Amino acid sequence: MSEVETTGESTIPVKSELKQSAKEEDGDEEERFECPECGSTEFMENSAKGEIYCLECGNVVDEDRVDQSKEWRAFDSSEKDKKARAGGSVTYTKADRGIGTEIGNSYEINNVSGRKRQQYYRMRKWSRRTSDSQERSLEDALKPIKRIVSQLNLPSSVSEEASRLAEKARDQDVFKGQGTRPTAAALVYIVARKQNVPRSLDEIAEVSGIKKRKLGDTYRNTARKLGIEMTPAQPEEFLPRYAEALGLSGSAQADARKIIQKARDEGVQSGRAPKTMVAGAVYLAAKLNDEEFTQKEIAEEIGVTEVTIRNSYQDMLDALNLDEDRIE
DNA sequence: ATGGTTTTTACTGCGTC
DNA sequence: GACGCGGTAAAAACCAT
Repeated sequence: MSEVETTGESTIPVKSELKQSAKEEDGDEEERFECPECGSTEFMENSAKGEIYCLECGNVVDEDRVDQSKEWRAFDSSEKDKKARAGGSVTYTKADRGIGTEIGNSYEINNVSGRKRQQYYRMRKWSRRTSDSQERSLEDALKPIKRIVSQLNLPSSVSEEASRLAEKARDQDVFKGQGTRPTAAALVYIVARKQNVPRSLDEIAEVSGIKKRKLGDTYRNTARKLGIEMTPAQPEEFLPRYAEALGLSGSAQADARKIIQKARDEGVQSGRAPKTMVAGAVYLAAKLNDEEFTQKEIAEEIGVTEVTIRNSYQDMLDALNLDEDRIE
């Protein structure tokens, strides 16, 4: 796409200048905040809610960040260079990235006649055949992506990235053989995880209407074909969302996080569903903070059974070398 | 398909409010 | 007596192979 100027501003960075300024930003110790509560500099972003949490104490440091600046996220500085640009923003959530030209709308056609009119029809047909057929099939993937993202309250960055990947997937014939809709759902799953706002297979299966099994197969395939490496989902990533929904205090949430980390160090994680660890850790952390939650409440919110909580809770106690009697 | 592991289901008894 | 909690066994689901 071209570097066209569409803003009214007088200082538009041109390409070369832009690279430089991106570099400067990097050297600039960008965003080195400290948590006002505990001074920690480690944060976790919950972009679904537009909040930034302190990793130490769970304090919400910043909120309402959704859509504040750019529609893309830079995961590293090289990506920043690639994505930074002048000109109008493109969006991947439209098949033609929102920059296409339509040939011949009905107004134009109805206001010309004869030879000219015939010509318009031919042009329109040609345009449809060449670009639109591919774009229409892409659109079949983009619509479900948007729907799922919105139903699961995911940030629009997920929609953007999933849409971008959908285009790549189309070019590599990933849709063929596994179906467009399942692949679309799989892309959302993949991107949500990549952006640290994971949703479980169950959740995506539910809103997409794709069977969990199929979704699982599809996402693994899709990730492999697109060369995306999936690191296992970490329990911590699910924590803020559930803690919030339950009304767990910030300090209990921070404890839960520490419990999870400690448990991982002790090797409790392997083979377990991330949810399971969250459930056990939240239950224990709530107890430690004298916040009474029943197993049932936590179980229902997180989507595990009470038995699972009990087992996981035991695992957490073991990992921490805590005696049950010493609690409360 | 299979087999090993985790999670759920179903059922139990115990204590408390 | 309903509720919360804890345990157990067997069934079901999950996942790598």
